[in-house]
Amino acid sequence: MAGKVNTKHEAWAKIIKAMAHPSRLFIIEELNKGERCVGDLTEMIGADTSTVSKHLSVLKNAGLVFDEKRANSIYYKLRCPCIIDFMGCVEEVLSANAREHKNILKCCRK
Amino acid sequence: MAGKVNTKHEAWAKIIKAMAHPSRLFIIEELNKGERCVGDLTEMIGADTSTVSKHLSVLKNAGLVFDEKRANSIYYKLRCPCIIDFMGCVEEVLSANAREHKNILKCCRK
DNA sequence: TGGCTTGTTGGCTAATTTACCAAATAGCCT
DNA sequence: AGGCTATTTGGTAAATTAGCCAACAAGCCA
Repeated sequence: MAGKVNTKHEAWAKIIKAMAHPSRLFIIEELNKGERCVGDLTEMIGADTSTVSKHLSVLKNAGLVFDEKRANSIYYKLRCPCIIDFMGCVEEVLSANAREHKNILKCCRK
Repeated sequence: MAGKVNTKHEAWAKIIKAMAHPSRLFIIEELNKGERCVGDLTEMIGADTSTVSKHLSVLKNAGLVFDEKRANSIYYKLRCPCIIDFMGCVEEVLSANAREHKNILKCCRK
């Protein structure tokens, strides 16, 4: 029986794909500290404004952030701060990788 | 000051990018229930064996799964089951999206 | 040894993603 | 109105990804 990969997995993938870029993860981490406008983020990231704007629209389309116009800037905010918690698990994977890598090296040296 | 998007964010992105595909999320979900071999997963996903094998190697390269040869099959297992917990947060984003979408519709109907 | 079964790899094409520049838009301020 | 600041959009080229087929590798068994 096929078709077990369904709408749910596609919906999940859309959200996760939206997170899957270094600059966007930086944005998420930064927004977790508080709202930021495009200019702030652009300066921190050091890319073209249009690039950052597009990253933000990817995040917004996924529903990960929302924006609020105020004065003459647009402020972006994190919608579900729980996504930051996940990075703890990602770090766990990374350190497991690092440990394993170290073991492989140790093994080869002998 | 630029360069705030650093190695950490790139490392995170690698892991998350490896998850960012419907079939791979299905695999993760399935492996969370227990180990599975390529054949099992291939049948469930309904794609070419080579395709599934490549998805598995993406997951393995990211350190999300590991494999164990036994009899004449290769069994894959989840390395850090915590990644499944994250889906709870993803669902939260999805339902926030759904709610918002409903509100927009309601608003337009008036 | 020869032939299954189980997976992985290489090659190729189509689709998607990213980043930059340039141009357009929106909201203030004078 | 006209100029400024802040941000988004369109276009485009380069890079990456996905999926299929065909070919190859490894282990088992008759």
